[in-house]
Amino acid sequence: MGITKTETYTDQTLMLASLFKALGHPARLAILQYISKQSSCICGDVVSELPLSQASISRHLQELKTVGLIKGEISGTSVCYCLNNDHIPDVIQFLFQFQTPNNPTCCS
Amino acid sequence: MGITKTETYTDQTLMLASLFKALGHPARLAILQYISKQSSCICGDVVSELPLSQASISRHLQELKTVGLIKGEISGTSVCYCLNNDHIPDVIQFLFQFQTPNNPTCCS
DNA sequence: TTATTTAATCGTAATATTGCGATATATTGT
DNA sequence: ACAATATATCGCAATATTACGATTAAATAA
Repeated sequence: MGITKTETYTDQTLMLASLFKALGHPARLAILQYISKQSSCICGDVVSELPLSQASISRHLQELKTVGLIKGEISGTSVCYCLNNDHIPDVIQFLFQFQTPNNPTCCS
Repeated sequence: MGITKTETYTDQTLMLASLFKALGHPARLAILQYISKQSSCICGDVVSELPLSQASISRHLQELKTVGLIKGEISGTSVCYCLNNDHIPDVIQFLFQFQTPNNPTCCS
């Protein structure tokens, strides 16, 4: 990513940016949608759903877990991953500020 | 970014992922917030707001413009950039599907 | 114990992102 | 025409991301 001066942004901005970044890959969006459809899932399920290797899926799942978009716990030989929507309201709330009507006098 | 198999995802997924990706950097979030506060702005304003070079700000502005989060047009010696909220509702709508209550029987 | 199954991690190659200085381009002012 | 101003783009270096095969780790089954 090059050098990002993280110290110059607020914690909220950094938090939101990391959430958006995690959402900024089609595979992770597809994974999230699949998990939310199932209400629970294991890693292998996702591997058979997407044309990615097990290693790649696992990495994407870890990334989603790191930013708190999913939760996961070991369950026998497999792992149960499921949605964590604790942060979703914050993201939606943040986007509301951009939902004001377009200014007609600007960049028409 | 490495190799992303874009052909395996729906257009909607790719579109949303690119929007999220553009939102996934603190500088671009800060720029968007600044622009939305002003209702209009010029590039120079942002340069003095953020600790980034003019070249870097310009690149971030271009990225936001490419995905359609801002609009811009030449206006004299400067450039007027302003918010384009055409895609914001789509993003919010997409996030709604993840806002279901956490499943208490899963990954407690 | 030993084999099987499942997911995480390592190592590596290819590609993308970020940031900056320098330069180019384009408009305004003199 | 020429200087001043403002933004975009180029070229480069540093770093991050993505993906995969191979391996490791951990639990279950035989």
